[in-house]
Amino acid sequence: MGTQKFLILIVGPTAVGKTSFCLNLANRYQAGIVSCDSRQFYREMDLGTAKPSPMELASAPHYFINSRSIEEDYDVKQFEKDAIELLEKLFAQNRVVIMTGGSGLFAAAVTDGLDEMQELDPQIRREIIAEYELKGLTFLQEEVKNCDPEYFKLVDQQNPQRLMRALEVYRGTGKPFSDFRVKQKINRPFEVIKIGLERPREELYARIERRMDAMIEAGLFDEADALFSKRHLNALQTLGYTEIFNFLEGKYDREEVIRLLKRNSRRYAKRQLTWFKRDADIRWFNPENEADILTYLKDQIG
RNA sequence: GGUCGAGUGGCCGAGCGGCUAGGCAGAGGUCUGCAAAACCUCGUACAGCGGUUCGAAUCCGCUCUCGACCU
Repeated sequence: MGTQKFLILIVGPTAVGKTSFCLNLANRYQAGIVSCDSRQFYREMDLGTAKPSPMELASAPHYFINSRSIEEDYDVKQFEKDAIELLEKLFAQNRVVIMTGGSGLFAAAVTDGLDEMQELDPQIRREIIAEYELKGLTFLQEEVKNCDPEYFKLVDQQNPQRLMRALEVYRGTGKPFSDFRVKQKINRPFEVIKIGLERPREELYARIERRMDAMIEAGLFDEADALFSKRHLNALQTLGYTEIFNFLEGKYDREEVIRLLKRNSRRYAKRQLTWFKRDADIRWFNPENEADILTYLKDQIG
């Protein structure tokens, strides 16, 4: 059985059943579960992020869940660093580690790596945001067109976030964003086995609906209410919370929030699928067919 | 049986002779430091048949369906 290390990455849309599947898997391989879910890191958010329950958390070693506060700034690059460090430790003890979560970019940062980029002064972004709010999208478009025409040609020119990032990099480094976008896949000291979990769309949507009802039942509104005063924080720009904040501000009634919570979760699931579907390395399974997945893994890992 | 009203894309809904409303739901997509975010694209439907007209979802006739009222 050699010294080969394996990271089993389990991805898929929200509510497809990643948590319970990973728990079984962790048990079988005596492996830890690393989260690559951009919202489950935060300890102040619970219900709305569909974290594993305390009981589930106790039944296998979990990493990164509840590791951060919503008050902290946290981004993919930091996550990549943290994850690689952690994986090194975990692989020293175990040849198999599981990673799961719904955030495609975060998973990719670990498996493929992000392009090298120096630290930027956070003040730069703050300034750019302020300028954008004052002068609008046209301003961003003009700036990026000037400092990085190459990137300007391929970005979503209507997308302020992308434009701001390009500008931020330019102002912080003096070089166009394009120069850094080498998209070179980094070789990791472990093998990655990518498994996608998927179900028929209707079934997935029914699960999303049921789970949202359960979250509400469990007190999602109270949780969001308690965080209301912090709703400006980035971590709270999150599906499930923003809708309730708007409700608390009186933008619509209770029936409408619930409708939006469900609808937006469905749309989120769809976006996740779009993201993951383009990764040809992912093998897709219905989580109901656990036996098939285990056979496949056995084949890969031995 | 009679009288009147209505029938528009999955749903709601405007149009009432020529200029493909709109909303909701849905689908597809983009993606390298805010990512559960941000952004982009997509529906020629007017109950059926016939007629009038250069031209009909819009006017006329018949048929069908639904609703209301009358006997």
